[in-house]
Amino acid sequence: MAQAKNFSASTVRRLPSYLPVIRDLQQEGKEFVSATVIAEELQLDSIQVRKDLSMTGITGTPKKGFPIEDLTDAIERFLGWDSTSDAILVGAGNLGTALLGYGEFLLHGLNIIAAFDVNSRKIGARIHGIQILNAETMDIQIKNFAVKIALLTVPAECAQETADVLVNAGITGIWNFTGAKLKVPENVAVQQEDLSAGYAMLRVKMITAPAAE
Amino acid sequence: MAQAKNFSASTVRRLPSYLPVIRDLQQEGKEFVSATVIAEELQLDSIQVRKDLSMTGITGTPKKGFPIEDLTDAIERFLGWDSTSDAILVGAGNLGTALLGYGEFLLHGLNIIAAFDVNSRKIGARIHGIQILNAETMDIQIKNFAVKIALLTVPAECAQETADVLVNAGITGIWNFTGAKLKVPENVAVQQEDLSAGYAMLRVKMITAPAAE
DNA sequence: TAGATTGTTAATCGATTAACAATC
DNA sequence: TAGATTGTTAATCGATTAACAATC
Repeated sequence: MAQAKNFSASTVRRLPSYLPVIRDLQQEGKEFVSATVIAEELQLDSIQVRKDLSMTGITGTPKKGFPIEDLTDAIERFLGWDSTSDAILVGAGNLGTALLGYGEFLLHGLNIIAAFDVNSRKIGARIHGIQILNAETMDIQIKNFAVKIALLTVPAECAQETADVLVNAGITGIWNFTGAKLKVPENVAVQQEDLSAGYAMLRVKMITAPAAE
Repeated sequence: MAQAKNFSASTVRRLPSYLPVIRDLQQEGKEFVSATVIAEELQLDSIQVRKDLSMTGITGTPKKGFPIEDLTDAIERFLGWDSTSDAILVGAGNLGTALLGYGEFLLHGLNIIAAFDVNSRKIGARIHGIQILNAETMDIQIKNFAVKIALLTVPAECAQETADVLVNAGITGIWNFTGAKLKVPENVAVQQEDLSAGYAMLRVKMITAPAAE
């Protein structure tokens, strides 16, 4: 299998950004792409790109580069994006609603099959075509769907409580958009998506950026 | 000034997560907090927490820890969150709308004063109390407001084009929620917020996580 | 005083970058 | 062939972790 045990987080985070670049070149009719070209486009080091790509198990040909078809396949397989994965979303508030409408997910094989909320005015409705179900019966429904991935967009105060229900229902991957740090068993993967970290980076970059003349 | 030239990105990204923990303890009436306590709460190494905190210029007292009042001040000052910063948002689609409704921003001193869109049906309306203005006059309005920060939530195809307008209008910090890699002058800070990187991490963690029994 | 915790210097670890032979 | 690019090994760099004296 291509998926390495000793994966490097930085590599995994960079890999998805290569895909649109490669796809653009494919659209232009190219059959091969070199690490040099990808690196230039994304303002990265070409050695780094080559090393990242080698993680996926692909091999290139000197002078030509990597066969585009095989390369996209290899990246997607490495990331687990080659087959679709069902997911549910909990908390159909502002952010939850936005994520339900984020069509790009399907491109990555993520298929949100249902959303849950506690607000009785939302239950039964559809948001961006996805049905909102009662969060109280979440446990049973998740087991029925046999779904493994959950997007967590509830208020931070209920995050841990909700996560506990999810884990008990068989969820093994939680994409956590709340600010709360979750405590889960070690067989459950949690990916923290933290806006305040991003904002902190922006501000510090602005403070330290060279001033415009 | 506390803001170091040689800031470490990892430290900057971790610092915001300390704030809610510290605030919780403050609510409980505590006056001091130790790195050990913060580390335990966030499942981090206490040495790492101490080193991160020292970046802000705060000094603690052995045995007691850090004075909570001073510590929150120091972190917020370091991150530039002590004074409010005006910002505009471009692209009032799904994600843009969600961000307009994300009240947490105010806590970090980010104040979105207006949003821009090209959709004539949205122009003139208010979303979460924020007025939607015509994107065609964006240039002039940004200069009038003298605003420096922009949240970019337009479709990826128009990202570079929009960024060029923003930069010409005097924006020096772009929080980029599009998948596109932006090319900007070096005095402009760009913070890329990339959902596909987060999803990639989640999937790889799930693939490599120890199986449940 | 004894012990917890700070602040700092040194050691380890991992990721990025450099170097270079292999090859199409 | 000559030159661009791969794949890989070595060197550098930075971040995390360990160690420990200082101190309240």
